[in-house]
Amino acid sequence: MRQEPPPPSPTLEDVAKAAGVSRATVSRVVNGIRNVDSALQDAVRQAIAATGYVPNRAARSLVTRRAGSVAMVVSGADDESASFPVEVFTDPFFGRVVGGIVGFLRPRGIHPLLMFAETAEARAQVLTALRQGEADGALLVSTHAADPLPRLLSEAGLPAVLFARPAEPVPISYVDVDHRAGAKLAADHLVARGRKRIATISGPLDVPAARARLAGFRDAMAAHGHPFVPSAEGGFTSGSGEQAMERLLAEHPGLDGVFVANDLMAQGALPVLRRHGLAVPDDVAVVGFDDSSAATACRPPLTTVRHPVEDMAAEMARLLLEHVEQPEHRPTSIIFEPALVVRASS
Amino acid sequence: MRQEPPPPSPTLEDVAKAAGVSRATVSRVVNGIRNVDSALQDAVRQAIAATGYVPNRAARSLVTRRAGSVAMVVSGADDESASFPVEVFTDPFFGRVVGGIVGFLRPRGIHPLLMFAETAEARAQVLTALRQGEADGALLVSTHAADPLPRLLSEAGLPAVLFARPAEPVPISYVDVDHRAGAKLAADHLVARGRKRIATISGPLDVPAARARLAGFRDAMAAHGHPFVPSAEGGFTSGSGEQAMERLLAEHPGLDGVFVANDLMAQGALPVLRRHGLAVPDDVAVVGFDDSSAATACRPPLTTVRHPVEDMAAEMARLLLEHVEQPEHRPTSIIFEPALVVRASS
DNA sequence: TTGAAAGCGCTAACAT
DNA sequence: ATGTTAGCGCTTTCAA
Repeated sequence: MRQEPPPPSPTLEDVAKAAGVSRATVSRVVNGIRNVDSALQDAVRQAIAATGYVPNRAARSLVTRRAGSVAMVVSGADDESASFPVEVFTDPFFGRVVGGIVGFLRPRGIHPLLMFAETAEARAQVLTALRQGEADGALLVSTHAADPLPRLLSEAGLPAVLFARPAEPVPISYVDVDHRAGAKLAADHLVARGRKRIATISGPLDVPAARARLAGFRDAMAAHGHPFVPSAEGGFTSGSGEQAMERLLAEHPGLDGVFVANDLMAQGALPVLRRHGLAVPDDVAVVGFDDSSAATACRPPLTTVRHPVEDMAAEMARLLLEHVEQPEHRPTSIIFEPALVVRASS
Repeated sequence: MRQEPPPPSPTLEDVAKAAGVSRATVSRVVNGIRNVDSALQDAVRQAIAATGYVPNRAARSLVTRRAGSVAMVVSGADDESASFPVEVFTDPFFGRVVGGIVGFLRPRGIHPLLMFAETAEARAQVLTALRQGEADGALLVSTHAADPLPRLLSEAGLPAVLFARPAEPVPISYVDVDHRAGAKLAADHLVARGRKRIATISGPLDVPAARARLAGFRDAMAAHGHPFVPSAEGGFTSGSGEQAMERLLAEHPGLDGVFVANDLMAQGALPVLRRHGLAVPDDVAVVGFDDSSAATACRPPLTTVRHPVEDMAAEMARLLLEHVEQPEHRPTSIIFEPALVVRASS
């Protein structure tokens, strides 16, 4: 049993020879361009099957100037922890994003390249990969508001779409949820539950999403006849939610409902209520935001505002392909409607 | 403000001109080939910086016949559920795999392409992508033992490395954990805890890993003077663990320790013990296998056998690159030692 | 050590 | 409707 040299895979030329036509004709058939006699089409197809031809992507990319793949970048702000990927992947949120992206890309024969950009070095690598044409553009999911990558991508003129609006204004496309509408869902729900003394824990007010949630909540409460809503600012972390809840209770011990601007802070707030002898939801109803893993990990599980993550992710992919095809396309933002998920906390 | 036409990115030619050398010399510098006069090297480097040159990957791939990327394939056996990606990503196990792979690949400038292969159509798409040279090889993580993809990859002669040995023998490389050694850890631990009437719930015995865990457990128990260990066969699912536990208790109501061949089955077994009035770990000590998300989700949290997943995943990547560079390389298997993680269940 | 030149396999503009 | 041909940008012999 001798070792055969690996047979060179057939090229367009081989197929053309087998079908008795020119390379161009084979190329036309392969790429589904009409204006090819159907008899010839059949001949070409047979020759393709006979030779086992598959087009060479590198050669194709070289002339079309398209990689035919996109980067899926998970981006943080200088998170040095080596376990960055593990943590990211454990959150169902990211799984939903991937599901939405793959659902859109797969029927089009496009695969996402997975890249992490949590340090300056990693960000540089991402930019290099894109400039080299390894991918045609980037789908960016940031874990921190201060992520510098959106600006870098924008300045490099690379096609990109973000999940969520960037903290600083950057001329770049993004999808986002209607934070105001989500906050209104929470307000309407708390009022419908008969709560009278309602307060809120907001996110950090330098983050646009946090401001929008607070404004939306206040507006909706005003419409319900509550022009003044006590609030405490948190930092979107569990610990900050804990502290904010303490402050709120110190000033408004009689409150019976809280809208917490994200689930993580709500997770921090719940034990504080318990320590103060307040039962959830009997004494105080709690509503979170995001429907993250924290929402179901809480006791009781959180009523929360859920993003249509899969739809948003699919739209990111669609938008990115649009930008890739039309480099002059202007930055676009697309806003989605959230939904309320009612669980035991209210 | 007129719309500028996008400036064409500089090529080797441009750099060569700027540096006053030939394309070949620039190429040598870019690819770190010695035998280039250091004065010229400097000139070239300056020209590269001045022009902002980055090599075109498609052109490079065309001649080197290397994509410079690898596929990371998550593969099931005809799992039609649309939420396949979400479920996969929610398990910390997969996050650890990704972490290990990226940790190895990233310093080498290689990015993984994410692909899912849970249906026949998706598998065909994966094979096509690889044949087209979109990736140089595949890192395969199967969620089911009966996955047909390993054989397809092997028959297509495509470089690939599996996580875990395939159920049917296929000439293909893989990394795996020493299941026998893991089972021995469990046996030693239960005996050390003073348990006398120890039983086991095995996995499906057509799966090699399940057989190895059972055999390893029996051997270790025999060495401890327990030549006969009651066992019940499960199917690696929570439900099957429940049923197996019922059968075990029916025949051996006095047991005080159980080794369950994976965490999922242990998760099913725990409520059964509770229903029978048996406290864990006081009446019955339970040890699982895998250290999956189920292990920490259980009440009480499971003592379990943990795979060095990150190391295994990194080794997969290393092995794959070896196969890519040496197509004649023979299929290789590399076995890792597991570790016992002690939690409240024992 | 350096340069000249030949392709890698494909698409697309142009000619027929 | 089909064929001819000129590259895409790079690596790599082969000469010098």
